[in-house]
Amino acid sequence: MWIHLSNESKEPLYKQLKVQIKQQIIDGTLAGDTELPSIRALAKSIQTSVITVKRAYSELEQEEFIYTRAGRGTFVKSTDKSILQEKAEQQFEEEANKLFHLGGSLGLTLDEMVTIIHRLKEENNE
Amino acid sequence: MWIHLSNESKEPLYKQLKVQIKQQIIDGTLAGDTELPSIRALAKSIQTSVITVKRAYSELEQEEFIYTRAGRGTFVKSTDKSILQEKAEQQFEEEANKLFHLGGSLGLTLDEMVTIIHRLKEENNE
Amino acid sequence: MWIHLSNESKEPLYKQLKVQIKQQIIDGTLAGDTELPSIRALAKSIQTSVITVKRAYSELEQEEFIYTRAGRGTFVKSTDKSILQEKAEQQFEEEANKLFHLGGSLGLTLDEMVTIIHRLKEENNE
Amino acid sequence: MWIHLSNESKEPLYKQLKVQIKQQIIDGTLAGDTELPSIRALAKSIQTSVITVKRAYSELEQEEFIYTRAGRGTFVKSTDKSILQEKAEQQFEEEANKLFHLGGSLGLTLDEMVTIIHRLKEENNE
DNA sequence: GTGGTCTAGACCACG
DNA sequence: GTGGTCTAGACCACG
Repeated sequence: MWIHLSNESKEPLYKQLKVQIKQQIIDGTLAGDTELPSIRALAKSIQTSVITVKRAYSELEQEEFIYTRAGRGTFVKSTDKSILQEKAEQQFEEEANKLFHLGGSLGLTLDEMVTIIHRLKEENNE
Repeated sequence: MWIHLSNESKEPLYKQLKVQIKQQIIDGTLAGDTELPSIRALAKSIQTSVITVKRAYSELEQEEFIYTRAGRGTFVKSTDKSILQEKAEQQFEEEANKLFHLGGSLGLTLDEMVTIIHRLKEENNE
Repeated sequence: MWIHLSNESKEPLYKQLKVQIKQQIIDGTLAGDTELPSIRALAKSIQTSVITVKRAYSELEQEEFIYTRAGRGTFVKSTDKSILQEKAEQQFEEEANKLFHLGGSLGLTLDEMVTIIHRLKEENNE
Repeated sequence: MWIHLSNESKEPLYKQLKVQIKQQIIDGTLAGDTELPSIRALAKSIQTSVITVKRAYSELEQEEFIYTRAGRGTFVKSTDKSILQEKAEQQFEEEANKLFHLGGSLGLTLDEMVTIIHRLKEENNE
């Protein structure tokens, strides 16, 4: 499992860790029932504390991406592709809504925002 | 000047304040060279701490929306509409690009993202 | 606020704390918008660590009993009596279902279980 | 002897094992003086650790459901049906009393609790 | 002052 | 070995 944490990012370490694992589950790199590294092994390999890893794992468990069993380990929950897609879209929607709010507070109209988004899409598409 | 801070919002108070002043400058409610209330007066009137107002003002000054003259007060910088619009768009673009990155890391295609955005636009439009 | 933690209980401290606060919200002792003690003050008064209190508060926030705002404090969420009642019933149901499972694995029939429960009810009623 | 341990269950493996053996004794599948598999044989057949089986056996022995004879093996204790029934009821009662306490702390009345229990019984009955 | 996060080290139950 | 919990102390942003 590839994890890269940045100490310079404003994001807390546990959140960076959480996002990276989540993404690997969503894109299929981590398949259902795969055993994740133990919290201690992972903490050591990314040079952070046990509690930080534990927190990332706990939140992922609560969002039903993984499950942990005391004394046994931590595993990727096997989930339908369609459910993963739905979760991805939900998360995206939340952030997109924040963007609309930001645009509004900046005095942009919805049309202006969508125009900008289309332009960015084209640029990203190249 | 109308300001309303919500204690229930997750946004820090200083940011709520900053956004509200910024928006009033952008939409023309606060015209160029208008004098803003003193830090102490504003803090008192919106029942918050001096530090909170100070921070909002100093970030607005740094972003060149306002300027302060020691001993005289704080004023709205007179700026071309077009420059304000440009600033707004720049800030929006930055955040929109982050959103595209998030979507990508979630495994969504650009088309899926734009589709979701259009749907949200319609919902916000109602 | 009255809190009593037992070191002898098998229940983790953070859970004991959580349950006791939750109960006081449900029974109305802690009304909506009441400010809870700061995590540090509470940690000190019950002689536990900041992180333990934080964890209890976080889980209560996630279950929407309270809300915390960085730099401002932690507050009881104002909630309809009826919603509190509903939450109480849900929690009770979960545990009651576990009891039925236990009874089943012990070879008791549903009727036997309900009979026992009625007898206990009478005893508790006296 | 049929045993099925689930790695996905939150119950510790030793407890799952214990409950399943106990139930088979209570329902008569395992009659008095039946010899149970050796610890090692059972551990191998259900693919778990020796320690897990050992712990289940020793707790069952302590609760007087089975007995071990060094060098000879482990056997089901022959017990009156009525005594088994009584044990089952006692254990159930203990847990039911905890449930009443929980309900009380959640502000539910005894009548409300019994009403919920009846509803759950009907649902489980279907 | 407030909450948010993190570390380093500890002890426990379970396997 | 595994996860679960806890402590004591630290530094940060926010007010």
